[in-house]
Amino acid sequence: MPGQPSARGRRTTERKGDVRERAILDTCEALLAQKGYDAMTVGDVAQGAGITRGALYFYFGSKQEVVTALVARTVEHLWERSRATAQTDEPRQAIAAAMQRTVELWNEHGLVMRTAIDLSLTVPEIGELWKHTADLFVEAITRVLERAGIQAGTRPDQASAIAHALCWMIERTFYHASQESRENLQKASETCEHIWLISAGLIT
Amino acid sequence: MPGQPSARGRRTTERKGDVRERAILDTCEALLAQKGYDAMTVGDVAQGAGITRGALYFYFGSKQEVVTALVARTVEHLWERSRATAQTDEPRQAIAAAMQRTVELWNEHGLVMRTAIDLSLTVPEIGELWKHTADLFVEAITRVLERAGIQAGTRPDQASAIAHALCWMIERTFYHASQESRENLQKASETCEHIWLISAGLIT
DNA sequence: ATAAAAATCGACACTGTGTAGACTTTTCGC
DNA sequence: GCGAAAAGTCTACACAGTGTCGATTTTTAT
Repeated sequence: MPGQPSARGRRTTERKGDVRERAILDTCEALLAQKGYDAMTVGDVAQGAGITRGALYFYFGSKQEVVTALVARTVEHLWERSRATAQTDEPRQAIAAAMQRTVELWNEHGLVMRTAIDLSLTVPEIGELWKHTADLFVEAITRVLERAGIQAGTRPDQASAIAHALCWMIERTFYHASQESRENLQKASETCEHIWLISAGLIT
Repeated sequence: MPGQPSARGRRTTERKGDVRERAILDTCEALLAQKGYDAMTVGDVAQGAGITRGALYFYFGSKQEVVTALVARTVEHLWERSRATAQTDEPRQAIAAAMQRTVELWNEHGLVMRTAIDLSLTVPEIGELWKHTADLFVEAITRVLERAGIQAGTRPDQASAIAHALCWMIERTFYHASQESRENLQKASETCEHIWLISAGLIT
């Protein structure tokens, strides 16, 4: 059982197993879109990846582990992206940029993000992963609010508390909108941006 | 199979089955709290209700049907409650009252409400139930916003769109807070109220 | 070329679901 | 209070999917 997904990453020549592992994750993602988590069986994933169930269990210990790995792969991508984003000083610009980036994220990875949210409760590992991701967002929102003049602190009218609520608002709104259409996602984004701006005191 | 949960409600004498049905739902609720949906088995529920699996299937066709009935029972309660609530004219009061009621709702029924949200995706019946509940909330919020002077309409800065986002904000914030403690729930409520007030233009 | 490591397979044991038919208890009109 | 119909209950079974094991084949590196 390969412990870390990319533990073999530094190798020059790629092992056969690395290819398979990727194939498994890719198949899992496709099936998740097709039939959803519950209906998707380990046999399905194995078949899609061109191996038998028995062989799949060489790579992952369980169905949950497969999905956890998939979430980890996606979430890693999100972290990279958010690290790479330039920090703007002007709050209005920062908010617009953040929302734009979030739309792109959900357009690209909406399915896996929704799955992560759904399974956060039942798969502790995924819960951790998503919690960490949410924390990054909350921190970023908090910083912007503070820079916009909202007092720092955790009381209901202070930056940290407001940032939390805004983060959940964005998560849930995008969760639903991304299930429908890109248009809805864009519209939802504008609404969230508007509420964020108002909460920051940047518009009346 | 008893079609509607309360179809036998007008009877004077209560059938044995009515008692059992309630026992099943009560046990289900207790087990949901103890072990969660996935870990909870039909056998567990039957045992808790003092019957065998076979007998339980006389009442409900599946595990999902049991939980759906439980959600229906709870949600019916919510609807009653929201119908019974007096409508205030003054927006500030209306908002405070609504948030207070919501806190009570989540304190009393948080577990089932969280379950409903979690299963909305996988159990279409529950999805419908919850969607309808959310719609009631969105409508109520929309009315308050409009009365506070926010322009009616579905554009990002108009009442309906804002109400949607606020509804999701409240749902998600309460979902998380109700898992932790009553104190957190109360605090979360105050934060949401603050954002609602700001969005309504009632405070700066 | 070869031995160790990596990968694969098929068979098995187990758990939980839902169904079927026989059996028992309750209800209610008389 | 009697007896048939309705309501409720049970045990046994068939079936799906999960995860494990040991034997076997393929790949990799020397």
